[in-house]
Amino acid sequence: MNDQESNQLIGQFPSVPKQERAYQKRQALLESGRILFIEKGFDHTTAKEIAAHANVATGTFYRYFCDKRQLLMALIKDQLERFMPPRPSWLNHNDPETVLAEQLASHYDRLEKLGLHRVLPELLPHDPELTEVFADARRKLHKSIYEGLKHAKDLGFTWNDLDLKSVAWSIIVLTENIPKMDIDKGANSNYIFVAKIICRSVFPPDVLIKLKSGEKSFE
Amino acid sequence: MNDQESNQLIGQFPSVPKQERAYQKRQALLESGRILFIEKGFDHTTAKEIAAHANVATGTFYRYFCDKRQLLMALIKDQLERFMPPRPSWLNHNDPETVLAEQLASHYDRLEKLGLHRVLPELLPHDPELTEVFADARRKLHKSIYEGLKHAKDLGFTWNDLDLKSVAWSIIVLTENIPKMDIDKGANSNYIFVAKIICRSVFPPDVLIKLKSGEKSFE
Amino acid sequence: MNDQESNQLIGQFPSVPKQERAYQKRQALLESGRILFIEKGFDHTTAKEIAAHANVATGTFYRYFCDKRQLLMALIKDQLERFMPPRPSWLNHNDPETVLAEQLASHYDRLEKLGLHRVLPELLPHDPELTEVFADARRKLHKSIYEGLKHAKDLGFTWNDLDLKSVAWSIIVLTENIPKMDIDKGANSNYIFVAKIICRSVFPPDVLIKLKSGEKSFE
Amino acid sequence: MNDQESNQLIGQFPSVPKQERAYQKRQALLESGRILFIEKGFDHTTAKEIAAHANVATGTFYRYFCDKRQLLMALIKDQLERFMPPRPSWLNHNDPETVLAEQLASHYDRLEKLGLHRVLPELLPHDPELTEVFADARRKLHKSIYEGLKHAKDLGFTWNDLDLKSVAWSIIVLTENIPKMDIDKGANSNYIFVAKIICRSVFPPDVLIKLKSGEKSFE
DNA sequence: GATGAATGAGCCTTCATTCAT
DNA sequence: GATGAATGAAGGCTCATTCAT
Repeated sequence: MNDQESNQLIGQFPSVPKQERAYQKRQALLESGRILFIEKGFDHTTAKEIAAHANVATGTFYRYFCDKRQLLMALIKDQLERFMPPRPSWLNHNDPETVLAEQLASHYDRLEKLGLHRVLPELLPHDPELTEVFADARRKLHKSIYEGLKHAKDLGFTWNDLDLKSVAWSIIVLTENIPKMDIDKGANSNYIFVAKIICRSVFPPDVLIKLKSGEKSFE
Repeated sequence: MNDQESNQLIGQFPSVPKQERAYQKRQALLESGRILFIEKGFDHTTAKEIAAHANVATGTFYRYFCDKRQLLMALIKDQLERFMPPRPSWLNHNDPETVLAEQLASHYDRLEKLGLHRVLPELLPHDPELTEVFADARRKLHKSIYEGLKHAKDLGFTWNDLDLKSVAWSIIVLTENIPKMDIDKGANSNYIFVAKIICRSVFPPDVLIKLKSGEKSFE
Repeated sequence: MNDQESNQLIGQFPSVPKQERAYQKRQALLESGRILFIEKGFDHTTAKEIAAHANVATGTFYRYFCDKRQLLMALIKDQLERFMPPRPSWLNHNDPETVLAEQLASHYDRLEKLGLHRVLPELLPHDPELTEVFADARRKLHKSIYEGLKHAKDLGFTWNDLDLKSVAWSIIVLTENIPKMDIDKGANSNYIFVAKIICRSVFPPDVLIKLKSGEKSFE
Repeated sequence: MNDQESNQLIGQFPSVPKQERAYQKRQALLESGRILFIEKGFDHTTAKEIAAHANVATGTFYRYFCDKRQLLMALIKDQLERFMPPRPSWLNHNDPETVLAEQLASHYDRLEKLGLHRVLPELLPHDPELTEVFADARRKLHKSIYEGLKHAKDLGFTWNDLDLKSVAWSIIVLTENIPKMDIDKGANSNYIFVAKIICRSVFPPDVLIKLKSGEKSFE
């Protein structure tokens, strides 16, 4: 079970409860933790509050998690892939810009629903383990994007004078930070605009026109 | 004096000490606060610790700052411009890529020396005043970059199909996040690579060649 | 239960404990508070001391009372009627002087056992709520005594030239302040002497003689 | 000098300043202490506040008083006689009731102007020295009143069946507590009503009539 | 397992008092 | 003498964690 796996990463104790009731309690605690961490910040949320919000006793909290940090870790590791922006897949679609914009829109949709990205900044600077978890995820994403770019380069589709690793990092940074760009609040055009910029930094104009026109003779 | 001015922003009490001794003590507290905030995080640093680190008694801390948040505010507002990445100035130099790379290098140099950027993420999500201070600074920077881009566009130097506001935001986001791109750790090539990508997202290749070749017949 | 009722007056939180253990702990804290307030004064007693005296940890204090003022309020409101001197009941007994003296003796007996009257003077001048609680109790007592006097007057038993409201206030003031009169310390004759004076200020001598001689043809 | 005398009682240090400037500073501190003690209570007033209110430095406070308690002591001992209610002088005037009422009115006038009676209750229960100072003053007043009563008794003017010491205490208690009787707020009739009651508890009606009619053939 | 009362270290802050200038 | 910055003990209160029921 997925849930069990992710807990293996964190530690053996307290064990994942087998009983259905217990499982639900654990889920309730996770959900309460998520809500309260988002609302009040990690440090300003107490274990007691989480327990109360989940309708269990304070002591019960400690049966399922050794402390609130472990609860957060469980939340995050459970959902790690949700935190990472999408890997653009340029070459098997008609219009890479539109496709990327859609990927971004749905990514931020999921992220917003989870909300935990609001909690991370508080923890990351002083939690080496968490930092490493994310650095690792980003490295994997980077590698994946980089390979996609190299593939495109091999096909002669990219700029020749750009460092592809840097391009991959730029893609990650741009896609991670779209909410910080407050262009035309309300309109969701951010996504398409940023997608255009990203594509422009990858493909020369002529390639882009070809890609848009639907020549899908690759990959 | 510059320092006095910026303190005016924060509040009248406790007043900026007139005496030299007192001034030094205040500086020592600021410096100790800076160091400890960076080292252990804002929430996990206590006023007592800051005082001890500055070799003064706990009570002395409260003579100079009403609480540790005010100390941090003083630190930040003092140095606000250091936090913001540079505004690229493309049009009056030989090679916009090199120039931008140099600007970035020196920006991160200063930022790293200060170190406070490591503390902000902890505060921003739950400190509306601080959030506003930075949002404001970013808006100003955005406006400035955007105007530079518009100027270039009026001269026919930019891509035609990109939204300049988005481009400006992308520049901000990219320049703010270079440390998160761990390309070839140790080498400072990040800066030039990112500078290249930024320039590419602003100027078509032919313009870029002209700019690099030093035709400075504009602005 | 009486104790629960009076606590309703004070506030819902922290709730009156349901468990027997908890109830006893709350009582222990109340009792410790009472003793220490009397011994050292309200301001000079700390929550920590009260907790220690009750053999519980500091934090436990705050489970039962939000602060020491609330503890004192609980003590006082619980025992409000003990603070007030008795309402003399002249007309249904043989000798009003003796009866009043007995009432006074038992009033002070109870008051002394409680001891809290020593704490009030410290609080009253700067605690409007407490002031009002007592002002109210005194107004009620005054009304009751005044009505008793008016009844006596209607029967033609009182002086004609005295303002009955003032007489009622004088009775309250005299009965409240007997301990400040150090007549023959040790002997409890204060009570009878003051009772005599009070009766004299209410009844003309001839009426008094009648009342003492046991004519109980009234009320 | 009166001021020196009262300080002798308190202690030798800090000495009463000889310089005029210093004398004024001391007075300013006394006055500031008086005002702040009345306003915020003794315990809740800090030495620093008193100094600030008197426009002197914190340290200066300690040159004139060893602590705030000593300042209060100085205030009180300076004005001790103002705190005590008047000794009624029945026998050399036309109407003892009116005269007493006037004495009371002017007593409370002075007391209210001083205001310190609002501070005493906070201190008395836990300051043995202060308690003794007042107990002593009350004993003296009691003795004086008692002697006046005995004189009247010797002349055959008083009730025969009342204990004169108790009567004297009752007079003190009544005259001390008039403000607690809220008869007809606004009207100052309290004084005359209470004066009547007091006179009634001292003199039988026939004596009273004689005294009012102005037979001043005694004393 | 579940409960929630109990614990007590530790944080923030105040203030009486001292002392270098 | 005067100043006011500095001190640090102490109080009020919170909360992560334990443990008896």
